[in-house]
Order: sequence, then C-alpha cells, then structure tokens
Amino acid sequence: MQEANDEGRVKSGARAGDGRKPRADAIRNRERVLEAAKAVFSQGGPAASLEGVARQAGVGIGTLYRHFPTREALFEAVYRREVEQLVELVQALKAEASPAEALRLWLRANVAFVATKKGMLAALALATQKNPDLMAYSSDRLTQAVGELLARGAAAGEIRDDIGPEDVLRALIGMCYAQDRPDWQDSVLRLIDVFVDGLRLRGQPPG
Amino acid sequence: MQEANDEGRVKSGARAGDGRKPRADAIRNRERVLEAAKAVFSQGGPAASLEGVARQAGVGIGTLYRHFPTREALFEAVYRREVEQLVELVQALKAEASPAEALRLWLRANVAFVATKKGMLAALALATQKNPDLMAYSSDRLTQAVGELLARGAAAGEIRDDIGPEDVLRALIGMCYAQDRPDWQDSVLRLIDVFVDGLRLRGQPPG
DNA sequence: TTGCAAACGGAGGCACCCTCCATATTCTAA
DNA sequence: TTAGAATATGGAGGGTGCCTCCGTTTGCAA
Repeated sequence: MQEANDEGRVKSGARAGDGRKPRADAIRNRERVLEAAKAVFSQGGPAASLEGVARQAGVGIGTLYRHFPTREALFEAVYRREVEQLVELVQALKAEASPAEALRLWLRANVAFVATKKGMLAALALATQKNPDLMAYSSDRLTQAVGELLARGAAAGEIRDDIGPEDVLRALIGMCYAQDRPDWQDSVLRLIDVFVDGLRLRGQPPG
Repeated sequence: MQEANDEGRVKSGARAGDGRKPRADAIRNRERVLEAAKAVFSQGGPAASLEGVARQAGVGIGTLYRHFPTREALFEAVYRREVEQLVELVQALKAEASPAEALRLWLRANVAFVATKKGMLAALALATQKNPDLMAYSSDRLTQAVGELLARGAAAGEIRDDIGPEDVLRALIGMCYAQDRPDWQDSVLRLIDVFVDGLRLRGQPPG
C-alpha cells in the first residue's frame, strides 16, 4: 500500500517517495539493460526486439519489464542519457579547446551521434509523438549547453554575440535533416566548418 | 502519355518488363490495401499490424504480401501517394485562389496533414532511413510544387521573388518540428499567416 | 464454354510481447 | 554471523503478428 511512488515521471530507478535505497543487483541490471538497449535501438530502430535487449544484457525478460514497463519508458531512459552525455561533452570541451574550436568539435560530435545512432532517430520520432515532454526536455538541455559554449566564445571575443543557441541548434537540425545521400556526413561536416567560421569574429584578441 | 502510370520505380503493380495488363481484381485489391494502410499507419504508426491492414481492406494476408512484399514497400507506396495528393492540391488551389492565398492555404493543408497523420511521420522517419531515395523524391516533388505557387505569386507582383521554394519548405518543416505542446497547431497556423504576410509585396497591383 | 495463368486467402511455424509467480539474492537487525 | 523479510530475478505460458507456401478461386482470351 505504500509505494504510491512511480515518481514524478521517471519510474523504476532510485528512491523517491519511499526513502529506500534500491538493491545492488537492481542497479547493476538496470545499467546493463540500458547499455544493451542503446546498442540494439541504434542498430535496429524502434521496433527492435526487447527480448533481444534482455538477451544481450544477460538478464531475463521479466527483469527488463520490471525496470522499464513499456518500450517507450526504456527508450526514453536511453535517450535522456545520451542527451546528458552530450551536455557533459560540453563541459569537457570547455576545458580542452578554445571557444570556437570547442563549438566546432561539439557540433561534429552531434553529427557522429546522428550517424551512429540512425535507429535512435526513428525511435525518437515515435517516442516524442507519444510523449512531447521528452522533446521539450532535451531541447532545453541542449539549448542550455550550446548557450554556454556561445557565451564563452562571446566573452573571449572569439565569437559573435548576436546568434542564440536556438539558432545554432536549428541550423544543426536543418543540416542533419537532409540525409539524402550516402555522403551526407561529409557535406554536413563541411557546412559546420563554414558555419563556425561564420560565427568567428575577424579581429582576434591577443592569444 | 496519359498517366505514365505512377511507376517510377515502384514494383508490384502494373506491367513493367512483361507487357501484360494486371487483372481487374488485382488492381481493385491493391487499391483497397493502400486505402486501409493509410488509415492504419496514420493511426497506429509504423509498427501497426499488417494483418490489421489486410482485415480492414477485406483481403487475405497473402494478398497484401503479394502486392507489397515488405512493410517498407507498403508504406512507401502510401507515402508517395500522399505526396502526389499534396502536389495535386497545388494545381487545384491555383484555380481557386489568389496566389498568396493559395500559398497560405497550401501551407495550412500541410499542417493538417502532419496533424492527422501523426503515425505516418514516425513511419516516414523509419522508411527514409532504410531508403534515402524516398526522401529525395518527395523533396523534389514538393519543392517543385511550392515553386509553382511562388512563381505565380511573383509574376502577379503579389509575392517577393527572392525567397525560393526550398526556403519555404524549410520554414514549414521547422515550424512543424516543435510539436512540443498540445496546441502546437494553433501556433503553427499563426506563424504561417505571419510568414505569408511577410512574403507579400506591399504595393499591391489592382485587383 | 473452356482452359489456364493470375490472383486469392488462410493455415502453419516461428518470433516476439507481456504477465505472473516460484525461486534466488540482498539487506537489516539482532 | 545469521535468520528472516524485503526485494529482485528469470523464464514459462498464452496470445498476437510476421511471413511463406500452396490448394482453391477467378478473370480473361480463345
């Protein structure tokens, strides 16, 4: 009768309403399933077999379903995680590269993401249709992340300050949208270089 | 030259290599399956049951598979047809409305399309991933169609001539991309009105 | 009419979906 | 350390959908 949990939205994971900590094996298995799901969805798209995911994760199908009661829940968890990784990449790049270069590398990483995870994109189309919040959430997170890169560049006088993060994301989406030919990646990578060059301020500060 | 019968690449239907005409019942059933598939995919998305399609079409599952050997083939046929209808709508609107108004109505029709056929969008994401030609084909057809509307408006001095059909389509896609809230349709319809107003030339010709 | 190629429909074998519960594992408190 | 409670596991099972195969039906030409 306790257990009204089911959490704000996220199910299945850590303690929330009830102050209890999940068991160690539960955490481990949850992780395994997520890892396997990432691979399987990337490869096979949104209709990929969940039993296949469980097999690859080395857990029973029942375990998979306890952690993620629906296909959408599983996909959503995988996707949120990917978004989080892209956000973290921003932090890492800030430490390693000049502002403009960091932006360029981050955009390139996104292209790689799209290219590697083809199936995930189709799955995303399905998932956002059933749960619009997911799109809103990821847009916010990514906008904020790009915003940091831009602000840093602007502060350093390396990048113009009249282009907002939404514009950059929209450009990225637009460029990745037309996956009409086998060599679309090359094309988009070139476009990104051009785009970042366009964002650069010409009169460079010392350094 | 009437008809050229649809077949650009499409398999399954009419004569091609062999000069034989398909049987009447074959044509009829093919049509029924397409109609049913449109409804079922729109409602249920790309994973919808093909046996369900066959049931709704009133044909056996074997018949469905003879006409469309794979799920993708079926979806592709449905989608090509939808694109064709949007193209035909352009012709109809040219006869019925002023250039700018025709453009406005056509864009609105696209929003309705997206709204009604939610499932089709997810299916499209899947299908284009497996067959990039499909995207290229539909882009071309739609670009050409919008191009006609724009050219007509420009010729009549109603619409500016420095915006190309690709720009208009990109704007449309961009506006429909953010289906993040239940009332996204209202928002997009407003944006379309604004957009078309923006395309209008101020000094209007007589009429 | 008749003959036959073309088309039909659905049975059958297999994979996957998801639920349920007997069993196994982890945690806690003594 | 250990026992018992709480929690988690895994896979059997009933149902649905996928797709192939083939005996039967139908349209069409002669």
